[in-house]
Amino acid sequence: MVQTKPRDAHHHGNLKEALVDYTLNAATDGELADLSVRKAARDLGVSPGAAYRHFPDKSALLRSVAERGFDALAAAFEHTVPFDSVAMDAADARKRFTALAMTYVTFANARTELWRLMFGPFGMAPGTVSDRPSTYDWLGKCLTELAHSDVIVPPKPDHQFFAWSAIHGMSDLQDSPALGEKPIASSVERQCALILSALAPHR
Amino acid sequence: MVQTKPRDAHHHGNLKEALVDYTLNAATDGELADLSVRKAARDLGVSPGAAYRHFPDKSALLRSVAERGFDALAAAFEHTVPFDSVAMDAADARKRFTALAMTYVTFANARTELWRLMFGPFGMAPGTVSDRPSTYDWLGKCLTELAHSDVIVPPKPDHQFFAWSAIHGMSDLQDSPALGEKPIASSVERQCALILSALAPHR
DNA sequence: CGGTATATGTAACCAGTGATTACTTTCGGA
DNA sequence: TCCGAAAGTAATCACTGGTTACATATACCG
Repeated sequence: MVQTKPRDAHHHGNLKEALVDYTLNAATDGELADLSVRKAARDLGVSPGAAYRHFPDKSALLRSVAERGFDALAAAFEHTVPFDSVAMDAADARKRFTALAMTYVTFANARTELWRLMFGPFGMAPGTVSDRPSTYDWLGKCLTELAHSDVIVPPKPDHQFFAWSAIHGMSDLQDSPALGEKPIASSVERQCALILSALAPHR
Repeated sequence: MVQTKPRDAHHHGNLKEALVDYTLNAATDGELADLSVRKAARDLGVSPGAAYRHFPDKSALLRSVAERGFDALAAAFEHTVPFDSVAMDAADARKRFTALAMTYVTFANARTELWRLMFGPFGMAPGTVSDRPSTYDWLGKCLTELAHSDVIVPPKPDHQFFAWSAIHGMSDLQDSPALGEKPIASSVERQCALILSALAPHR
């Protein structure tokens, strides 16, 4: 039987995925504030209780979405600085580092609500460690390249944390009045230069 | 009947303040998640509607609390590095800068929920500009002192933003697995040294 | 004083929500 | 073919955000 097409007789197929997708879209569109499990279920043509079969909790759903957020961020990284590629020289290594930061900042700006979710009370769950390279890995890669070109000193954990903090901080504060009117994109390059100069070899 | 003492016949006196206080405490105790206007009103012995006479919105209440958060942060700054005091020498200026960062980090750690509120969707409202010095002012002061002692170059807006970003970033990421197990307090000093070395005069 | 406007609070109410429960349908394998 | 688990439904509960109509107290002003 199984007639190869389960179709959607009355059940949805894989609701779990659909719910996460729905919520992810809501977050991307800045409609996370008025998200409700019921509304999600309703819009997916399913009863409220059905959703609770897949997620014990509303926050469980949000957690799942936060994880997907990290996936999306990693995908963005991969697009700008493929993980398996290598820098050609010092200038290129700098460029790549800056591009990485720029991607980070842009992501935070374009998907603010998802961003807050990722680093909010639900994000960074110590539970699942993804197999895919994380932000930290990408950063480490860039720093290693830079060190290889002698732009910076061989990176230690402290340095890596420092670089991440600086990039994360400017992402989070990009809408602060302190930055004035000009868009942060125009500042990223200078900020990156400052970061690297902190790690530059003693001269 | 009215017996000359307004007391609390049936109305509370200054409910508005009481509500903000209540919420502030809830935030400090990490109970913000299950805060509700009704519960607040209930605990204050007042009808739900009464609260809505003072705040059009739940988010209006939260906004007020976020503002108070900045007050609290400023108070913490004032406690560690009084705004009118001056650094005695280079070493002192460094110490003060580090203390400032430490205060920031500690605040974020001890009052996480309030913290998130302050920098979340409600915080940093462009509306009211407080009269009291802001984080940015304090930072500027410290940097100016450091420049005066020739520890760093005379600070430009970019530099100030950089320093803030780095400090803010490590505050926000202090619970990240990337930092490992050790408490961030032990790292703050090194991180601050890195920040300053980025701004150090060319030698 | 006494009277009135206004700030403050109450009571009742509505729609919508998170979450649970008991019951039904569908699917896939023995 | 039958049966058990998976997936979904329907009904329900306590509670929430928010509004409205009404009551009460306060302060002001002649």
